[in-house]
Amino acid sequence: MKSDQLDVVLAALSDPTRRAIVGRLAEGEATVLELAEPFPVTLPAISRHLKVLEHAGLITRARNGKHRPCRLRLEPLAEVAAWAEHTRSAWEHRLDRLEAHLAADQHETEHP
Amino acid sequence: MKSDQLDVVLAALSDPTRRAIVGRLAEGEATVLELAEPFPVTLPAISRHLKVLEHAGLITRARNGKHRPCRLRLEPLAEVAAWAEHTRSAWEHRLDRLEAHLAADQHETEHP
DNA sequence: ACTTCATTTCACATATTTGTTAAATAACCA
DNA sequence: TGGTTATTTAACAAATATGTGAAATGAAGT
Repeated sequence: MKSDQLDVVLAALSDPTRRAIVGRLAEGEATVLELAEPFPVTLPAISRHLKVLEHAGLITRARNGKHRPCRLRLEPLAEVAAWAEHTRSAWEHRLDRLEAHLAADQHETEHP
Repeated sequence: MKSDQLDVVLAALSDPTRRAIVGRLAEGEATVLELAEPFPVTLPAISRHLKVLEHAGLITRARNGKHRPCRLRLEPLAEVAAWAEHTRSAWEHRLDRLEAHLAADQHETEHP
């Protein structure tokens, strides 16, 4: 039930409704009805969004009587942050080295 | 040409081919043919992937004769990292506070 | 001008996503 | 048992995404 592949996580987070749900869950657990309340969509739609988030490993769900409270998981968010930051800084360092090299001997720029 | 909305950026990064292209571009500029080489898809497919990345603000493209070298942009990656890390740490702090509260007076757990 | 190389656009097929309404579960309450 | 509340599943429609092969564009080389 926790695939946790970056593909699936990023796809899950690319939907604004789901990202808002994740934002809401960062403030604490919530039930399906509570999560659905701010959005102009029907409950089945929310239910499917939650299933997508669960499949991505971004949430877990408990059962507490009729309620099924959702809880955020940290790991996939950490992986997203790590991947983006790693890629970003790799390129940043490349740019720094390039700049240093250009400073050493003069060149013309190609990207305006 | 640079929408830079988190939606669009995350959707762009959710495709494994595109994420691999971004990874490749973190090592330096490359042309369309160079980017296409590792993948078992046709050039039109790569061309469309690049258009998606450009539309997300993740790359820029120069024209250098027949070549159209692609270059990575830092900003959207930084935004992704910042959003994920912000959300993650918000929930982490919530959990810490909850734990502290539970340590203060005893309770039973609800999530196994 | 003709050819070649790099890249894009077109037209199309298929698969996936997102939403809807109506019906089905599941647990609680009277 | 029957009724209400919370949530999910089923069946379907519309929009979007991804890939292909064939043709078009654009710049360079001869």
